[in-house]
Amino acid sequence: MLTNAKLVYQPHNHERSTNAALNRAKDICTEQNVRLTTTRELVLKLLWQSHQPLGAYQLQDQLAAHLNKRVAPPTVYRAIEFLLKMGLIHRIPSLNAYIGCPFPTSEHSNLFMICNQCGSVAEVADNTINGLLRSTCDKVNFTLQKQTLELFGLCPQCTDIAE
Amino acid sequence: MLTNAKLVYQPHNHERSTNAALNRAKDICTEQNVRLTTTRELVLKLLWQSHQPLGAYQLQDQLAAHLNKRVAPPTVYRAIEFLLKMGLIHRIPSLNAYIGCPFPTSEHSNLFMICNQCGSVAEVADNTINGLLRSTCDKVNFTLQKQTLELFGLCPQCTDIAE
DNA sequence: TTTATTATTGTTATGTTATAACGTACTATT
DNA sequence: AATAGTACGTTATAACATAACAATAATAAA
Repeated sequence: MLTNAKLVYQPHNHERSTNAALNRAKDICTEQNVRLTTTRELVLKLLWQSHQPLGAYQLQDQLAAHLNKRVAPPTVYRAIEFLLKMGLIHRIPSLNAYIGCPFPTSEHSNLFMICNQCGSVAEVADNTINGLLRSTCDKVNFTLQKQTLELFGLCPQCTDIAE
Repeated sequence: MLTNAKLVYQPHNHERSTNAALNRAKDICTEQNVRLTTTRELVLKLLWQSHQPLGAYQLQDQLAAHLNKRVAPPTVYRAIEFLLKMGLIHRIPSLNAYIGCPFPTSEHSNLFMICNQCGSVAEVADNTINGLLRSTCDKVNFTLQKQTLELFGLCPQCTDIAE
């Protein structure tokens, strides 16, 4: 099981992991012959630095603060759109929020564990679950193209506190 | 595997199944000692009659048409909130839309197969998937409370046409 | 290097989804 | 009928998202 649970749930060198991820992002964009512009890179950084998903208008505020100028919604949504297409971030529909993808190169499972208490979100890539979903779809002749799986509950830390 | 795929994907007596479901809804509300008022019942009917999920403002229009009077958003959202709480309908986050629950009394899997082509949505209750999700959560000490699983792709009919 | 082309961003306005707040009306019980 | 609790009406607005068009920057072609 591939997961960023460790990253999310345990102390770690945040800046270093963000930088590493950023370099990978740059590589991916170079490879695909697309541009990781200042705005796009900044949005990506903001999302990776936050362990909680951020809404578009939170990003707008933070972006404006960093750039020292007014930023309009389309600017944010364009960056979001780009990053989503590149698989560098995810949208979490039930939160209307966005989160950095910890393993952008691997296949996306889009399985999220969302803590109702502290708001943290961990992404989990589990081949067993994905396989089962695929075979379930096959059984009823449904052609699976994309998926979003959202699990709500208490993260390990909040679980421990609650007990 | 419990599913309403047959209901959604194959011809059936729509009015009869809606009525049956409505009776069950009435029983559930009586049991819980809550009121299935005219507005609530109408919203529920509208959602069950539609094989596609409906947005709040679509419901607003249809509601206004049926009641022959202006209906404001809070009216719709209150009915939705009630029906969600009673487990009679589901919200599909990525569509900002609502759909009648075909098996309100059983445990909710909240697994939806959403057709990108025709917009139909089928709900599937699969214990294997649910079990696997639960054990995955246990593994990382995540306390699962709720879930929404959305699978996007082509329904059987649209799959056949595409081939 | 200049020009043409394309990609990106700025700006204004507006569309869509959802809720807050407060007052009124209905329902059931006493 | 008085009362308490629940549901509804109404207005306003918050929160999320996109359309349309102008301006600019980056890249490729001449």
